[in-house]
Amino acid sequence: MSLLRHLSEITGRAFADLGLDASHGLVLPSQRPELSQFQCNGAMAAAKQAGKPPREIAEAVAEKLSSHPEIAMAEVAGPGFINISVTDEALAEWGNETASDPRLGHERAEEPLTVVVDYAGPNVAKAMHVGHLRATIIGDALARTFTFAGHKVIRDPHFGDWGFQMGLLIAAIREEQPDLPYFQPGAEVFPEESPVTLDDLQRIYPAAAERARHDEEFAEEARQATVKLQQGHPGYRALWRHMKTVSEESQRADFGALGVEFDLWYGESDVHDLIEPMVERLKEAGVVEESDGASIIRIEEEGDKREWPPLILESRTGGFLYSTTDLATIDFRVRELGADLMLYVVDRRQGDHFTQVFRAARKGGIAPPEVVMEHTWFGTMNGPDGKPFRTREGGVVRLGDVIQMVVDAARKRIEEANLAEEYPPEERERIAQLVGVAALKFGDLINNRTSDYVFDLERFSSFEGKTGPYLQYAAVRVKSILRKAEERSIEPGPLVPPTTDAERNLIIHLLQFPEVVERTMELRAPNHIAEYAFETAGAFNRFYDTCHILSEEDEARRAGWLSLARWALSTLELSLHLLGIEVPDRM
RNA sequence: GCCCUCGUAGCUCAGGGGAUAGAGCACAGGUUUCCUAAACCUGGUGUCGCAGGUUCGAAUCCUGCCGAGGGCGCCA
Repeated sequence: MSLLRHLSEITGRAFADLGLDASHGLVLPSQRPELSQFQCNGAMAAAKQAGKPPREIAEAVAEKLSSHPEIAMAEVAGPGFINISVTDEALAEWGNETASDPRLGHERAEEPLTVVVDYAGPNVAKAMHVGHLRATIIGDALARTFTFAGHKVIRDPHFGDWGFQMGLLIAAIREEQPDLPYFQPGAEVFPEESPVTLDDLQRIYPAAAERARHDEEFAEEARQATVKLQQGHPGYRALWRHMKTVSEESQRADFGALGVEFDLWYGESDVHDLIEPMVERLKEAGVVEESDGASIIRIEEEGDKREWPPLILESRTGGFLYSTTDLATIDFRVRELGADLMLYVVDRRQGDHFTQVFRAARKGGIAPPEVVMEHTWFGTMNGPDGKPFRTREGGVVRLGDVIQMVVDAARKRIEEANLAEEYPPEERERIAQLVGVAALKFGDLINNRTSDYVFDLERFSSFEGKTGPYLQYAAVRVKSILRKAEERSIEPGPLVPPTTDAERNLIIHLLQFPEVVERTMELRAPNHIAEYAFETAGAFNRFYDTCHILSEEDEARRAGWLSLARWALSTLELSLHLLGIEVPDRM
């Protein structure tokens, strides 16, 4: 139970005593900290139901609250706001309970859901680029948060390894190197070495995609190659496996550098065997139609404000496109994984695609009504010019290069500040890595998911302002105090009732952690945790400035402050952990 | 053309139907016998794109308009 929930229950009971809905008792942090710590706005909303003036209701509620031992003050202000503050003793008690709780007051989900988070979306033939960055960072943060909350989370990068793009690559490689064994009729044994590198693929794929747009003959060859691959052509399969492998190696390296992990490493190809039976079921369900030689599912619904193109289940040439693969993936996730919730962390431009797939999945009975499918979309990462982030030459920026940039920037900052000079070189480098990645992730996650935002290396890697490095530094300072306390054999003890606003504000802030986690999950919005982490650091820094822990002479107070610092660190580190940001021991 | 998203301080961005719309940066000044000063404190700026509507109350919900970005049958 969090303090806010506790206060909401008390206030709700007061409303109920007046014959009003208890939900009006919702208590929130105050918007006017100079007036009170918390507030309840329910009286205004309840006024209509009660047929009484809001102030009258508020007065009655405040009166009941005032007699509660934990409430220091309950007053009515303005049209019917109820301003509430709790006693210093209650703050200390709640603090002690929460600080000693490994979950920091957050209650594990009562009914854990199986949540599939589909994010990152790497593709064969493409090193990951900045376009994958947001999906990876946001998806990872959401996966971490749902996991913390007690849900069963399955992280799936959903490797793009199966559609027409593979046919394009095969057709292009065949044309470039027709003598390769993969293209010889009847061949069944193939080399272990890949005939292509990732760089080859990155060169070949865009050219092939472009060519297919106006060269109908080539496009047809690629479509045929797609079908043959999907039907099991041994040479194509062997070549395809090589292309997958060289792509994955590069992508795993990028994920590793970002500290991002997955539970599954499935690709589109892994559901291929499910497609045929699924298509059969869909046909039996009567939702499939023929149109221009293709099999389609119409997905228009009553009340649509626009026309929707149908989902193409099977193309004219008999190949399966990514919509079909996505449908089969839903089928797999529902039946094999038991998914209750599927979050597709994919950029906004694919909105129409997901609408089609989700509607088709419902219509065809692949997704039962109780299963939630959601396109958790996000905006673009732009360069300083406000346009999508590009290299100076206008090309796509590789993700590995972005990581390199931020780590270099972090290293430079650390050197400039003559920081960590006496640390071993390996530790300095590790710190640079952690700081760089923190700069990158926090710079992204502090923004609302749906906004476009500007990637600004200077700003993100600064130690001042709302940045990852600032937060790491704040956490490191706490760690330093805790180390010193240990050296001096100063033991933490129970929190004492606060006597300064710096202490009160810090405690009140730390007690709000559970609500922030819940809000982040509800809204699928890690920026709430990011903002909270920043505020945590600020609240701690003010406390640090006001209350000198180690030099405090009152032993009980010193012990209590030490616990408060430890609690603040736990909260800050856990918040950052949920964002995928790690804090070094020192820096 | 149709549909979606966005428009908030000089810049980058928050903002859960509630009070006086916030933060960071930038700019100016201040704080150190003290646990990492990469910190903290103090200063001020807004037609919340425009116009209506719903509501006791709107940056937030609805409608229209203006502006920006994105998407619109066999690519992913």
